[in-house]
Amino acid sequence: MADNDSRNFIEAFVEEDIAPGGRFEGMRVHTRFPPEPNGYLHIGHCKALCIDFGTAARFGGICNLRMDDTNPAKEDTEYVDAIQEDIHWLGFDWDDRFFYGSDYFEKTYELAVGLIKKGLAYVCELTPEQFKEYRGDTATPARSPWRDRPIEESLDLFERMKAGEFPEGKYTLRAKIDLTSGNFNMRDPVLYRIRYIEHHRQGTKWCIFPMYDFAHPIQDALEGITHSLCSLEYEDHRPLYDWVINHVDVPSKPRQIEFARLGITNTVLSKRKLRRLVEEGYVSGWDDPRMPTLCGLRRRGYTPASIRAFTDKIGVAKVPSTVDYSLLEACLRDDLNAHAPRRMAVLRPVKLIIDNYPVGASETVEVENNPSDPAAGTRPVRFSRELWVEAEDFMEVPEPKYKRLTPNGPECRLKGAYLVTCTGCDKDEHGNVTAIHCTYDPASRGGDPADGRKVKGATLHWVDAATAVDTEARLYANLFLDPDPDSFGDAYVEHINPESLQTVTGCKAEAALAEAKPHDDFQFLRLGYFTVDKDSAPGRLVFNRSVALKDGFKK
RNA sequence: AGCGGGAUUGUGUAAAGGUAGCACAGCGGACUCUGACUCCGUAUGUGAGGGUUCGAAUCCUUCUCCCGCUGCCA
Repeated sequence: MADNDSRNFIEAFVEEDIAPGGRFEGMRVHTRFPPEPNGYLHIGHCKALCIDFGTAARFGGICNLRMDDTNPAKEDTEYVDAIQEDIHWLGFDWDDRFFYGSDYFEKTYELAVGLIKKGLAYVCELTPEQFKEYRGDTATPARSPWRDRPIEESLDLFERMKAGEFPEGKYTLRAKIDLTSGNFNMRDPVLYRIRYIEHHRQGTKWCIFPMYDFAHPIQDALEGITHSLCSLEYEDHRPLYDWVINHVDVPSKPRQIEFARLGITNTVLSKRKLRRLVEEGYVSGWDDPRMPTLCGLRRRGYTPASIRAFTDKIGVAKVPSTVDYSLLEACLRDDLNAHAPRRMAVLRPVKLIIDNYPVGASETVEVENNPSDPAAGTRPVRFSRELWVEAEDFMEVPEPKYKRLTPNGPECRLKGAYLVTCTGCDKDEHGNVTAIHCTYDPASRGGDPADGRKVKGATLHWVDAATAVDTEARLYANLFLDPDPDSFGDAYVEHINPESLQTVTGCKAEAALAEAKPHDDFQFLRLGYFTVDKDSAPGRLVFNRSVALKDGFKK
C-alpha cells in the first residue's frame, strides 16, 4: 500500500492486523462481497463493492463473490446473473472464487449439531407470538422455557426438523447465550427456522434454513476470510458473529468491521422501495434510466470509471452520511469530458439563414470528435445556407454579457465552419422568432478568421437543415423521488414525478445520429451528459455545452 | 430509558499533541473553436463547558445532540 495515501479506518485496522504481532500476521488479506440475490445492485452497493474488492487489492489480497442466499423466500436466480454482470461491468473480478451461501448448508447443519452437543444450542418450541412475548424488553430479561431441554432431545428434534416432520414455525434452533443481555441479538437468538419453500438452488432438499447471524460467520470462516466488511447496522451483531466463530469448529476467525452505508441526496437507495417501483409498474424495470441501480445508471450513460471515481471520493467512515448528488455528476463529467466523442445536435431548433451564402450550395467541413483527444480524429459534417441552431443561442434583446447571436452583436463561430454575424430575425404574428438571419465571412472557413482578428462571440453548435434528422431525445431525470426520504411512507409513490421522464421532440441532429438504434441513442446523447433536475421542466440539460435551460441564460 | 455507534465549513472526507487541508457545491474573475474543460481568487468548520499542556480537532472530564438495535429478514 502506498505510504503517501491516507488510509481510511478500515485500512488502518487491516494494516494493524497483518503487521507483526497482529491478528492475521503474515496472512493474505481476504475479503468478500456477499449480496443477497433478491434485487439488483444499486449505487449504494458500489460503495461496499469498492471497499470489499478495493481493500483486498490494496493489500495484495483477494476478494470472493458470495451469494448470500440463506432465505429461500426472497431470492431468485434472475438476480444472481444480473449481479455478476453488473460487478463485471463495474470492473471487478473474483476469478474462480464465486460461491453460494447455500453451498454450505450441509456443513452449517453439522456445526449446528456440534453446538447442540456442546450444550450451546437447543430446540425451542415457542410459537412466534410467544417468542415475541417472551423476548422481554430493556428492563426485563427474556424467558426461554426450553433452553434446558436435554441435549439428546434437542439432537433428536433438530434431526426431525431437518427430516420435515414438523410444520413451519413449530420449532426453532436457538443458541444458548444470555437472556439478560442488553443486546437483544444475544438473548438466545434463533439459528435455524423451518421453511417449506423451494430454494432457488437447493430445490426442496432443505426445509430448515440457517439465519444470517449463524450462516454468515461460518461462511466467512470456511472461505478463509480475514476481514468481513459490512455496514453499520451489523455492529450490534458483531458479538454474536464472534460468539459463533468462537464456539463452532471452524478453521479461522475472521474479523468483522463495519462502515457507514452510502446515502445520496434526493435518491432512494432502499432495495425494498426500488423493488416496489419495479413491481408496481412505476418504472419500466430495474434498468429504467431513472433508477439508481447500476444497470439504470449504465443506460443513463454513466461509465464504470465515473462510478469508481465516485466511490473513491466519498471515503469510508462510520458516520452515517449523505453525499451530494452533484459529486456523482462531477465524476461523470470528468470521465466523459476526457473520453466521450462529441456530436452536434440541436434540441430546441430555430432556423439560421446565412443570407450571403449561395443558395443551393453546400460543402463539407471537418469537425473534431474530441477536442481533448486529437487521436479521436474528425468527422465530415455537411454545411449549407440554412442551419438549425439552438433557440437559446439567439436573443433579440441581449442580456448583459450575452455573447451569442444578437442583432449587430458579436461575431460568433459556427463550430468547425465559419464566423457569422447576426443581422436580425423573422417573427410570426405572435412575435415568436421563426428564423435568424446572419452573414458569414467566406474567408473564415474552418472557424478561424483570415486576418487573425479576435472572435468576441461564442462558438455555437449547429446542424445542416437539409440533411439533419428529427430524432427523439429522451431526457431522463437522475432524480425522480421526493427529495426528503423521511417523507417516504406508504404514500411514497405519490412523490414520483411522472414529468421527470421527458421527451423532447423536434430535436435535430447530425445525420449520423439517424443511424443510431434506440438503445444507442443513449450512447450518442452521452456525448454531452444530459441530466434533468427533479422538478425540472425541462430541467437542466448538459448537451454539447453546459447551459441551464431551466434558467435560460444563466449569468 | 437498556445495548451499540457517532459528532471537523452547505455536503463528504483528511489532519495518530505542533500552520485545520482536499473534493463537490457556492461566489468573483481570467481563458477557451462546447458559457464545457482549465486556471486564479474568495466566504463558510473542530457540538458545548471545564481540565492537562509551551501548544488540543486530537488526551482527561462533564454535558448536549444524532444514528442503529426488541424478524423464525439480510
